[in-house]
Amino acid sequence: MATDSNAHILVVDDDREIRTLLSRYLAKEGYRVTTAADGREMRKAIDDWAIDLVVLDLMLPGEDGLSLCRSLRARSELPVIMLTARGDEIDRIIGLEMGADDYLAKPFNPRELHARIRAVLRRAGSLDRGERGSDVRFGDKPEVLVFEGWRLDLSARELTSPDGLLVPLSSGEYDLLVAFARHPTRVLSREQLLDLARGRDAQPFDRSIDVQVSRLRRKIERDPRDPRLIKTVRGGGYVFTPTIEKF
Amino acid sequence: MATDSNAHILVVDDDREIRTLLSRYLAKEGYRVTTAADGREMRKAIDDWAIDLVVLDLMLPGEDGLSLCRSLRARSELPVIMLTARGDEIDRIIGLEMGADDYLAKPFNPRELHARIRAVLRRAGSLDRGERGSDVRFGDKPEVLVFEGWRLDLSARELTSPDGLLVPLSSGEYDLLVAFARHPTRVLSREQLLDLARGRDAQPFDRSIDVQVSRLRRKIERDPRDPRLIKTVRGGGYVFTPTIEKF
DNA sequence: GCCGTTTGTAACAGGCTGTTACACAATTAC
DNA sequence: GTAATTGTGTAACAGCCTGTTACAAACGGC
Repeated sequence: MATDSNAHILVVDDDREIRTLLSRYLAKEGYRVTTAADGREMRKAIDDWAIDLVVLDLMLPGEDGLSLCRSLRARSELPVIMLTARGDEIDRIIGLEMGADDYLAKPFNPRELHARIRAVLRRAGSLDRGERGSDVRFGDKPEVLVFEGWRLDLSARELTSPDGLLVPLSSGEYDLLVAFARHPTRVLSREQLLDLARGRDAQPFDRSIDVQVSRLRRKIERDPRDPRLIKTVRGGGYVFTPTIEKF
Repeated sequence: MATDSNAHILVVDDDREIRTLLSRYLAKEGYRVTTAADGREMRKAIDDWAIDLVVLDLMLPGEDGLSLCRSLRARSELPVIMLTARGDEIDRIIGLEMGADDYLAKPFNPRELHARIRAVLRRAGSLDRGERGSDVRFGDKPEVLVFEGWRLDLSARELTSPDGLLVPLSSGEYDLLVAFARHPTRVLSREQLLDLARGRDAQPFDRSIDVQVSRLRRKIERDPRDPRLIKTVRGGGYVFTPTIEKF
């Protein structure tokens, strides 16, 4: 489990000033932070990164925070802390009924937010790598991903080869493969892969993804020296080339 | 992923003074900059270059900024920052609802613009070579380009010859071929090719495109000494001569 | 606590890319 | 027409990037 201070927080607020303020403060506290200005960006960020917790403004242009929160909740366990401009008790109740894990009225002390983030993360607690970075939060994504004859069972954390043989994967190999299979035909940087599969930031000269890719290829590529499923993009990262047939 | 300061910004404003002002400032900050005075020029620039972000004036002669922004958004993920003469809250909301990523009221401090560009680029984040330089931003992006019997699979990053053989391409050769195949029957300058395929500016006496073209020809031309697919235009650049049948 | 497994780091080998240099082709000047 | 000039093709090299292996540390089951 990622430590609290290592968690990846998504701040969703239309006010740029608040975004940068929170971003700086939370980064200083050791969190990884991504920001979004509206629902569309929020979904993209959740799609692209392994978000652990969302700080969501109640008032947003377009889709408002409450309906975003509800749509998040309908499909995932992703913790949400709501922000609102007024301290109305009504808003608070609505916010919590919409499934938010906690609630904070503006203006607030950043330390207060930090305290609530810690509390919510501790409560959410049981997050594991298999659920982190999950696309399943949006839409009815399946429990099994099928590609090129392979079957990746997300419930059982099992990979079955086209021959029907169970291929044993280490936990890290599995997480990496899930990260790939959830973002097919897209160049993923080593940084993104680290975040999606490990939930951590890259260190200088970090080669761990390269090595893990190599180990994964050994198990899933017909010819690891001429990989077809996971291709290298020099200077860019890696691409998972198959398209996913979902079941 | 291109670093922020390496990104290619398109400034769309009918006021020539503002164009040159912004152009100079952003160039000084390390961005590649192209300008356009109206919607037509904007589309041409997006067509010709690998634009990473558009700074778009709300008020334009002919098609106005809002509808341009909407039409951009309908077909692509290209980030947009809107400029407007007045700081009306109404404009702001409309701008963001039209899909702009951020909004700035004139008169503004160039540093403020720079800050927002950085923020938007960071958020857009997942830019990669496969998506950059896409001609297909206007229209549906096909997954496979077919020409003269060749098959260029954009998902698998694979090239198949008319004989059905898989032709191994290096990452750089692939990127260059994609740049060509997305701009067929059109003379592309070395500078444009560098931008489309590598996402960088040319340095004085830069011959890297020539060398890469030579390497690519060796793999795809029947007779590399008498190239038919990629022809040289003396003093102009290169043309990819086949027409593309999209699937 | 012991032992097998998994993961990160270091080291090396090989491939890819940009640069340079030179040969040759196209164009221009005379 | 010839010579000078400019532009292009490609070989060779150096540096960087990536794949793989080996090893040590960390982890987990018993």
